[in-house]
Amino acid sequence: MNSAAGRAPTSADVARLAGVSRSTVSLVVNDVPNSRIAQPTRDRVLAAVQELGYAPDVSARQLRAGISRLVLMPLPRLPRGMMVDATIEHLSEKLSDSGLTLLVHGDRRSTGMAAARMWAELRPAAVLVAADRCTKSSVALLRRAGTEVLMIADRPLPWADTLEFDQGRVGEAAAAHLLAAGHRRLAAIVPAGPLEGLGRARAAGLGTAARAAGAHSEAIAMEATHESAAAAAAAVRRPGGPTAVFTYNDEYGALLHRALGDQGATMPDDIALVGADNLPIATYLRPALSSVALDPVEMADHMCHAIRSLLERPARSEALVAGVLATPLLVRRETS
Amino acid sequence: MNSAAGRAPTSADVARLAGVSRSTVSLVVNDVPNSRIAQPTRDRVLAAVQELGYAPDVSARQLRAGISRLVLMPLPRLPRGMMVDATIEHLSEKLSDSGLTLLVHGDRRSTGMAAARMWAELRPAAVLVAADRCTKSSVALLRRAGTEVLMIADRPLPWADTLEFDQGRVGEAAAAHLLAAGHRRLAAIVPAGPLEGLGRARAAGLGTAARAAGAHSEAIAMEATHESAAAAAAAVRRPGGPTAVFTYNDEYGALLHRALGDQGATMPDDIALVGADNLPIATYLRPALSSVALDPVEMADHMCHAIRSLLERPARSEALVAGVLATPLLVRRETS
DNA sequence: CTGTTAGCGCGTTCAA
DNA sequence: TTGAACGCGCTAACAG
Repeated sequence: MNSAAGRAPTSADVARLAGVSRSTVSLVVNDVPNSRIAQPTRDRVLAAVQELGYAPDVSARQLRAGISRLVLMPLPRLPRGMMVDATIEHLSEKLSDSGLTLLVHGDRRSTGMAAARMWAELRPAAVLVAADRCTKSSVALLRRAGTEVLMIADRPLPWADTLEFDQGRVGEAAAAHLLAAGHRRLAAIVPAGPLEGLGRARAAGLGTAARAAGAHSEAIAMEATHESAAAAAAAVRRPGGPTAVFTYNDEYGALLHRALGDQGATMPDDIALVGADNLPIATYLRPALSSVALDPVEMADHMCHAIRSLLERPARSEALVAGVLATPLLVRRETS
Repeated sequence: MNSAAGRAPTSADVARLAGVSRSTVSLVVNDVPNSRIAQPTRDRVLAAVQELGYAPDVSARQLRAGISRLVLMPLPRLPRGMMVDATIEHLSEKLSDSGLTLLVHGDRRSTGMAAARMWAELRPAAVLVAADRCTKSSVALLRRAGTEVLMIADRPLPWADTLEFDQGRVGEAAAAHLLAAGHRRLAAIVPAGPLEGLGRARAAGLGTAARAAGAHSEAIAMEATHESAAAAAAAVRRPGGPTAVFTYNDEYGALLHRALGDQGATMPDDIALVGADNLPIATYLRPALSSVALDPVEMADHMCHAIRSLLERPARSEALVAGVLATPLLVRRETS
């Protein structure tokens, strides 16, 4: 398997063209403080860099430094979609302000030791990964290799640095809104399948807030199909059923929205409906779906901050990082 | 900025533990053909690898080899969403079958020379990137550095290897369906803003197919707002206006769908509506939106195949790769 | 002041 | 089965 036009220009090529040594090239290119290189020399080097299109090989740099400026984020398996997408974009930007490069690893399937080995090969400074892809020993492998591991989980893990993403607060935000509107019988739609865990966490927040207010709440399981949505809608509309429903996210909200409409229920009069994640979908429905929004910018901020703390902390500090990911904000539209 | 537990285990560590030389470790770990290492030795090495959690440093390997097994894909700027997401997942899988690792670069903003330099630093074997982020000279920089560049564009570029993504075919598929249903006055919704280019390409396909069938077609600009959608709906419903509309994608379709409904139009009787990309949204609407689907698996196949051809082709072959990305398939639902 | 020499880091490969 | 050299950028020590 050969390659394009050939060998990349090296610092030696630049040095030759500029008539200086390789050290000088390094000093100029990295703008090393206290390096006494005369301006004319500097200019010659930069001109040569320009002419050759020289870009220092990160491999060589990393090999020498022992550790890279890379932050590796394996694509999360579960919640594909805009939230992840937007967060990645902002995180990438913020990290690059700290001289870090965010690389997203395309492999979504591997977990445990195999995954850890795959990530470790790249010797990233840090790995930012959802808890479901790591075991205790895979984290140990990475840390032994000099890579910090920051796990995204819904509660702090005793054996790893954790970025706590308290999904319960999403449900709490929905509950606060619905309770304030006078509802006393709430329900949470919990997706069946791989998203169930996340769904339960959000539903639990709703339940907790309801109990605290002396209101009633229940969980209703639902798959991402029209049939299942119809069944859920029927369950909601049974005599004595809930007057307000919180769905795992806006997609489930949209499905239930349609099912309720098909069954002749009007929103918010018969049933109030609140989704989550504030997806574009929410605004396309009629009546438009209220939704609990998480700000991707804020999430990216928290992530960036946590990663930097991890990389800057003194050698043996035992403290686990634990941060809450974002403040859920209710966007009220027409269904509540 | 220091790091985790320390230094990663090296081949020297493994060699020491197994009581062999570093060369032997290399031969065993890489399973080099024709290297006659006795089975007991082999076993000792592998045991040591296991015990230490050794993972060879890609940097060192890459430095030595001069080229990596990395395929870099900068996140596309424009069409965020599930299509991209699903394609990345499948592509990652297929590439790893060829021993290649897909890394997605989080930076979405940089273009031209700055971007090229950023990518070149990683010395990837190939870069897979949308045409709007590259200039002729930035591609030249990458190729000089030994990196193959595969551009995703809507038509072959004379100065780069191109993966042709003929967006026009999406519009053609919509037209074929609508013409077969007897429509003779078609319209295409073209998004205003950054998506305009893509939108025009899809609309052009509709126009071509309509002309070929002796039918009429027009383009209608629309922003992603309810106000603009209302204006577009009014334009559609004017006397003598189109009887069928193709929207850039399902999100624009959803917006127009709602606006048409608000204005009392029924679908498909008053107006037939077809979106694109087959997003989940399409199934949540009432009536459900017909949509032109592109198969992400097929797209990933094409991409993987093109990348492999690029990496395997003999040194100076001038041929440009040009492949069509996917066959659009119409999913008929209730609006057409 | 200005710039250079020498050697390191780690995995691979060829000759011995 | 191994010793030695290599690939490229960084930096401490050193010389003009």
